[in-house]
Amino acid sequence: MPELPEVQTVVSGLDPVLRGNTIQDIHLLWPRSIEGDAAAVIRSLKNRRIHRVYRRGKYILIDFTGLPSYTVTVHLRMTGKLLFKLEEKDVPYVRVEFKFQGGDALYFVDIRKFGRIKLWQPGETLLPCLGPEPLDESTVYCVLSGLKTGRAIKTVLLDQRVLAGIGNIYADEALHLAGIHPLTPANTMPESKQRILGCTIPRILKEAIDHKGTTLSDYVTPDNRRGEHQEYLYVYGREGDTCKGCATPIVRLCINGRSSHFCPECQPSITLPKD
DNA sequence: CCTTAGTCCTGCATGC
DNA sequence: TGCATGCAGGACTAAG
Repeated sequence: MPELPEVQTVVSGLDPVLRGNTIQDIHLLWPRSIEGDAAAVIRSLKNRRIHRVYRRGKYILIDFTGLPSYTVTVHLRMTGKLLFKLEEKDVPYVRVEFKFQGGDALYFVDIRKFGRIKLWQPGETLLPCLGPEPLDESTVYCVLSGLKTGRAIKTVLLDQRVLAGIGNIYADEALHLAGIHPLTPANTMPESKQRILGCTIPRILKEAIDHKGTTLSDYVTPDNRRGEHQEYLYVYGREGDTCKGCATPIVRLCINGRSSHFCPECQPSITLPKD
């Protein structure tokens, strides 16, 4: 599942290659991958040149030159991929083909068809519901210290309105590094823990970016390479395996419909002070 | 305010 | 071997 580090890796690979390419045509093999009026998207983008590719949360953004200055967002959801070259196994799952002048192409491949591509009109506020980027310690600390909700901290970290880009893997990893139980009510976290989590979230995301993301099943970079961060996971997907810090078996718990992995020894549940 | 269930989808693991 | 079942999961929506 592509989260911020995976999307950042994809964007870093796409930007230098896509810049300056002009769309000749778009083929829709699964039109519902496009949000809204698919025909209008093709009409609007034909003969438009790509200005730059960048990231916001888990979204890939593609700015086009000229007026009106359209922006396209791509959310990969679970199994979405953007590829320069197709491998045989990907062919049945191509949903959208972007054909460029000169013969190059970009393929949107998505086994489960959950990914979405959306065209934004010039002047439209992009992705208005996203919270701030979680790569800066003071920003994250500021958000955490301002939390009034009693929802489980794990649930809050997955809420893209609070912080944009954290998903199940890095929420579990950050909470483990911070020594925080995933069910801890957000508004009961002591200030010291807010500070520690404020550091561990940017740290784990940056480390994962350095490792080009985590490949558990589908995620690959645009040139079809796997990430490496799966070698460095502390808790995610390691249920029953031993904690790297204390050898206690990692526990898996369902929180708000999402699986959560943690070490019961390193991440003790907070017992409220009695009387 | 909050949580839960349903929706979208398919591959894969499990059970008989 | 084959068939049925169910699970996973990000974001959104509806219901309780």
